[in-house]
Amino acid sequence: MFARNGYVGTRIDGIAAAAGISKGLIYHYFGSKEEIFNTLIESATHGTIRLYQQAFGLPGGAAERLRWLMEQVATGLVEQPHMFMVVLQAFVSDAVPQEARELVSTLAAKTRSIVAQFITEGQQNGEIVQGDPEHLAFLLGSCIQGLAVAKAMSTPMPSLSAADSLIRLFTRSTPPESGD
Amino acid sequence: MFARNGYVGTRIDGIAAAAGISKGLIYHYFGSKEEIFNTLIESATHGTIRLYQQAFGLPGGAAERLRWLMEQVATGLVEQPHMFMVVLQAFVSDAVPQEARELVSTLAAKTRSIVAQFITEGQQNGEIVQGDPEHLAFLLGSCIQGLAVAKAMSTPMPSLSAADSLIRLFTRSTPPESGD
DNA sequence: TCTTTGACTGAACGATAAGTCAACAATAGC
DNA sequence: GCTATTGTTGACTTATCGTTCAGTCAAAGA
Repeated sequence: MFARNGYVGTRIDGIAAAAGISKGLIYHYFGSKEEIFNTLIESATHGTIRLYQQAFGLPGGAAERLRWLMEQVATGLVEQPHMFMVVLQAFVSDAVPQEARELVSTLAAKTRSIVAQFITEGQQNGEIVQGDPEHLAFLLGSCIQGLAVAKAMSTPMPSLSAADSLIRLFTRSTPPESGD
Repeated sequence: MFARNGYVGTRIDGIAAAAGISKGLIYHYFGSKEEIFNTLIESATHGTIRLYQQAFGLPGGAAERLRWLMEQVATGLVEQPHMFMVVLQAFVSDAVPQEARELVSTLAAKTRSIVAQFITEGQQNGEIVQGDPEHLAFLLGSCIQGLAVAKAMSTPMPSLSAADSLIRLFTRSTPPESGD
């Protein structure tokens, strides 16, 4: 609902109808529309941050862990595309509760920082292409985000394999099989 | 206005106040809120499509023309970030006039098709990495879109050079200067 | 000067949506 | 069975926003 219609475009009546309950019951559980949205955003960002931290604590090479992380992210996007879209709404729109925007901002900062550390590590053993790690992390994050949008909009193209192609562009030591 | 607040989140009163005119005058020029939005989207998509077609008619190698196009796109994004955001709103949200959504859909299809032709051409003379052209065009387009979002949200990172790094990942014959 | 045309305004209207509340049902404890 | 607590409803209130419209003002033409 919030994913496709945005915060302002989503009606409490609509949520109630979709959930099969009455509007009054919604206000029994949540204090306001803002609170519903914030709860949603908090849940989404919390899960994502935990995933990134989990990848960070994993054994193995940087490129390998980064690839695992991207696979996890891609899987999540395929399974729950609307979750990402809600976060995107909170990221790009001014017409959302401030708390939600702040949550998403810190999410973006944290994930970028973690990816940058992966890249720094991967560059030292030549697994990942050269360049400023922060810069590359920003680039990779943006690309993933773009792919996620495309995927969520159910464009005819599968973005799972696209994510795979993307990570391949960033890594070096992979065998020269670029087709598929 | 539409760029940051979305279609539903933007108020006619707000537009009128920002333009320094009365609400009535807006309805003197436009028939409805939908019409305002559609006009905006049409203007944005028309300009973008023309740019892509222009790049297609240019002389020179495929990679060179593709790089020129990306530079133009990046410049446009820097100069008018909100223009892109409005189009993004129309692309990801259901809460916008149908006509606007259709305009953006055809925009996405056309640009991807043109980029795919560039890639096909560039692959034949080894300028561009291997892989399914449609697939790569989709990937490149998504990444550009992601970078555009990051840029429009004025994240501390400059996405102009990021776009440059991105196109460098896609091309092959460039000298091995990957840093900076 | 009189009329016409078009830019322009702001009050008013109708619709819609967030939030409230009094009442009702169900369940549990006694 | 009775009472207290919790879950649940939908009509009501209140405010906002898109849209309309009656009317003002100024310039142009006759």
